[in-house]
Amino acid sequence: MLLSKLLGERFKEKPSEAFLDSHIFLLRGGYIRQVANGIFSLLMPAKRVTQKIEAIIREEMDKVDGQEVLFPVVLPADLWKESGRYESVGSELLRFRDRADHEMVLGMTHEEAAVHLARGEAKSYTKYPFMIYQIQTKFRDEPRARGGLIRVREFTMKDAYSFHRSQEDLEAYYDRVYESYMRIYERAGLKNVIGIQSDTGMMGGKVAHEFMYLSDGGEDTIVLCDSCGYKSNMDVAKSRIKRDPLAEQEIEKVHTPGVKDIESLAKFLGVKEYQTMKASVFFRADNEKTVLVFIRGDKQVNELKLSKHVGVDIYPLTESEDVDLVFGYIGPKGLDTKDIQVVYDKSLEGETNLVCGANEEDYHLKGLSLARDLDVKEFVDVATVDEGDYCIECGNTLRVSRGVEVGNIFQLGTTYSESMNMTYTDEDGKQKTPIMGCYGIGVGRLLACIIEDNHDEYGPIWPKSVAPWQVHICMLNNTIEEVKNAGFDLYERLGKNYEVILDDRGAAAGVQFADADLLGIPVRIIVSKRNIENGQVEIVTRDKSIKKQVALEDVEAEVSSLLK
RNA sequence: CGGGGUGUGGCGCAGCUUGGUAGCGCGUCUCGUUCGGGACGAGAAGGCCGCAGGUUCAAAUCCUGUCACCCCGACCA
Repeated sequence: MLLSKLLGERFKEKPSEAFLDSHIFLLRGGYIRQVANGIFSLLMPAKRVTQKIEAIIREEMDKVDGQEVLFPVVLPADLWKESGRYESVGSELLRFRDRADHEMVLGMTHEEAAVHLARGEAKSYTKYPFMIYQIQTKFRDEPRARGGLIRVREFTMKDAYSFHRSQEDLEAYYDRVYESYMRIYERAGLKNVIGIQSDTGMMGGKVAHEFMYLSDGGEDTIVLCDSCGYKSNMDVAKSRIKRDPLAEQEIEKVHTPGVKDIESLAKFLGVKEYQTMKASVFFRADNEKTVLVFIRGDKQVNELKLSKHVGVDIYPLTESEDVDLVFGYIGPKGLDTKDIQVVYDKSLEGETNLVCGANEEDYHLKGLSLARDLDVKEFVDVATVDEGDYCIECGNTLRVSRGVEVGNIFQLGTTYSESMNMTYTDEDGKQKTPIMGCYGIGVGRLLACIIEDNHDEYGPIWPKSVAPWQVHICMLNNTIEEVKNAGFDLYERLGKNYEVILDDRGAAAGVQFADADLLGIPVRIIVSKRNIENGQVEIVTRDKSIKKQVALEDVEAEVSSLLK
């Protein structure tokens, strides 16, 4: 490729809308252009990187006996009605009608399409087990796309679906895919990826793992134990919390004028936040009934855990709503719970001498002891895990970290095969329902994370395995005949075995180097007057670790060893 | 969906308070001089000032509406 012909203006100023390094470099380097919120066009360099990532994924999927297929982007709503997701999935699913007024959807994940295909083709046990996968565009109408390619609405994803005759077989295969995913990240040059337990969300099923690229800029929160290796998504993480029980005291009503939040309450009464109890108020999505959670003052309610316990979606209630509660002073004693579902968090179990609300404006109670003063039938874990809590497995201190989800795998079970009436004839002649797993990786997000993980202040440092080109030749001053000839000669010679891009623009050295940094090609060859006079060129690697003069006749050998 | 912010040439921005027919840096094009980390000189092209309506002799500027984008939150395979 001649750089003079490459489309994609590079520029040196940071675009005002970009904050993540990957987003900044993707824009500055001429890799992507935004078309609409969360919708991007890819230019040649980015397209080449995605092709390489896809090739790696494809190889690894083939290694675990995958069969590549291609499902449609546009699917009839009927298929989604069969699985029940047409109703259960929200406005993230883009719905529209075709000219015949049929309801259609844009595929956001392809379980329905996979089952539709498989149920017609895998009627005999002899086909099992099998896995089908595709690499294709998905559309999810995210409420809020952000961060360049990290969180988008339209994206390319590899999604795979496996079908099994037994749970054991699914589990064994699931483990193979887990290993396969770790190989994909490693080969693509993404370090710091860990697999963690996760919530199954709208996919259904029981067991699921997410692959998280650990990074401070990540949107997901992960709980880690450095001593026993426990790791989990915040939404399903468990912990044991620090307890510092006080001696029991008589209950005493105290005047706390205007003190409405835990921080000021603790300060006002001179106690620690964990020596208080607070109430968080939510309402159910189905019947709008109030859900009141009592939790220790220093902890927060995890809404996902709570909604799982309650069984339906819940939303936080604010003071403005029409509820008969004394906000800021809600407490368990003397509370009218007639129309309220009350939940006690595990953090309160066995606590003594707490401060809680008195259900009266400007008053709290001191000296509340759970076992003595309240008749709580069940303590439920609906709290977020905090840094410093103790590991549920080994008791050591937990660490909380941020990450970006770069893949996930689910043991779906029979959720889809059952609802969509997929059966096969087993060895014994009986009709059986296959057990499914599904496995996804977002290609564009992976690309962005690779940059997050591999860059310096000047641009991406592409790992050799996914770099858009392998060799970048700079001709400093191409008005000099010898420089120009040597540059084009190398371009041709190396082009026979490598992917080469040649800067033939005649730009100033600084411009060429800056652009080369933005393109991030692993090996750079600098042809200039001062070294061509000695029959040499300079070869440097993008990561700046190697910089050497090489004789023209040794260039191919040198490049070959650098790219090995 | 709630809160905040921004829309002026490809990119970054000024001008708006106090209305008078648009400007700067980078980039692009031409010519020349340069040539190892974003060079210099001369010249040129490129703007429905997001869009619509209103006020006014006159609107980038004031008013109303609307759209888009960004950030925080809600939400989220």
